[in-house]
Amino acid sequence: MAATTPAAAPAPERKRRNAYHHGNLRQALVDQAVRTIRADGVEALTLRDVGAHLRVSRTALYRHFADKQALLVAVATEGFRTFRKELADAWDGAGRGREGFLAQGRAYIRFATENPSHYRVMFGGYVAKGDCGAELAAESEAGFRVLVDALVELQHAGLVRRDPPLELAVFVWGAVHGAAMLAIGGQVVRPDGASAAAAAYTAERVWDAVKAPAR
Amino acid sequence: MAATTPAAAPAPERKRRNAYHHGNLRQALVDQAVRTIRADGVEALTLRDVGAHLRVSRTALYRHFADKQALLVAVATEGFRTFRKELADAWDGAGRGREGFLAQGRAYIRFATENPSHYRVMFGGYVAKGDCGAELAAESEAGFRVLVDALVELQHAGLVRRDPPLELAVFVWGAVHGAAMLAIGGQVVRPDGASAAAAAYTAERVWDAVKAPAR
DNA sequence: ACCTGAACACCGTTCAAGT
DNA sequence: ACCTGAACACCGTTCAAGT
Repeated sequence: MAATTPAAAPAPERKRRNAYHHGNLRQALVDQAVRTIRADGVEALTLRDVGAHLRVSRTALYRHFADKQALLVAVATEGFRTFRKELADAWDGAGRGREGFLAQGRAYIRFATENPSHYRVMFGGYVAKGDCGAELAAESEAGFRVLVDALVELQHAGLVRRDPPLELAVFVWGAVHGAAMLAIGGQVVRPDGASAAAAAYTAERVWDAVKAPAR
Repeated sequence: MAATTPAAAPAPERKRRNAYHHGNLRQALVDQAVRTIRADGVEALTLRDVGAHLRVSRTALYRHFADKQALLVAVATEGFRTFRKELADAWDGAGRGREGFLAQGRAYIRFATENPSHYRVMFGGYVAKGDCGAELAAESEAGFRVLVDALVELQHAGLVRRDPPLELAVFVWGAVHGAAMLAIGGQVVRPDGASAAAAAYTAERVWDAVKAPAR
């Protein structure tokens, strides 16, 4: 049987006396990092703090990760996994086609606004060094592929212009990514309310940018 | 007469013996920070290092800035100043209209790809806290206004759809910002060559997204 | 006013050592 | 194998002191 995570209490009160603590320390470390990042942002993430919350020495982490960067890579990887799932669900759930495309765009921005700190870890360049993270690369490419596949299908249906799908996908990804960053950044413009409406507007404008020209 | 900056040599060789060193330490600090950021990225920026390059104690900075964050705000502010100038020049230089809009989009992405680290300080959320930086806010809003004004003019000429200009501008800014981030991030997609061509493609797609619908 | 040098608290990481 | 505690190098920041 897989062990359920034992100690997820927000207030770390209980004292454990056992010597070897966790059944799955690696996952517990990632989960705790995600919690801290969600609550206080990446810059507040401290290895010492992660260890303290898990009642574990601050160096125990090095048994499972090469360094702090590797922990962040794991966080980003997990983010991309659920991210991709939400994109694919939106596309399928709205019945593909034009509506599916719009739903996917809205889902993208919704993910970012609901998990701003996590999203920043995924795209903020904290991870971009390219050193490690074959799994991260695979996971993020899988998310990108959801979009590419949708665009190809829309092209075959005659709904989207017949530019090279990769070029098209980079534009779409960039446009939605930029809208997401502005929505969660507070830079230049403040969200001030209906970010869902802004997301819908963005999705529609992007559709106009890529739809097949009238003939 | 205004003093010209005296010591901008890349290799800090010369030894100054004077007691009170710089005529304009504040500007020298910003310049040095920009140099370090451009060369090695934000994460390599260290107050100790800035001081060492300027042959100044590492705490001298606190006479001119409240903390490291304030120095980064100054860097971002200066970035926004030249950024806005390049956008306005592109718009005017291409004779406004549709061509001006496309030129402005290309200039935006060019600035980002030519000054990736500086661009990240401006938009990477290193500065977003909103504490200080009234000047920063004014400068970044001025850049945004270049775009809004252009869109309004294009609307009056019947070239751009008559959505609320602010909504329109947020979309355009986001789309180009996202393309710029992807171009300099190495995330999801690698630039692998003609980033100028990608910029031109992005600008054209954005134009299709905002142009007045055929009637 | 402007700058310095010593000191402080905090961080990521290493390493010899325990079970 | 997995975890610990002490130690190291480095960081931003503070502060009493110098000119």
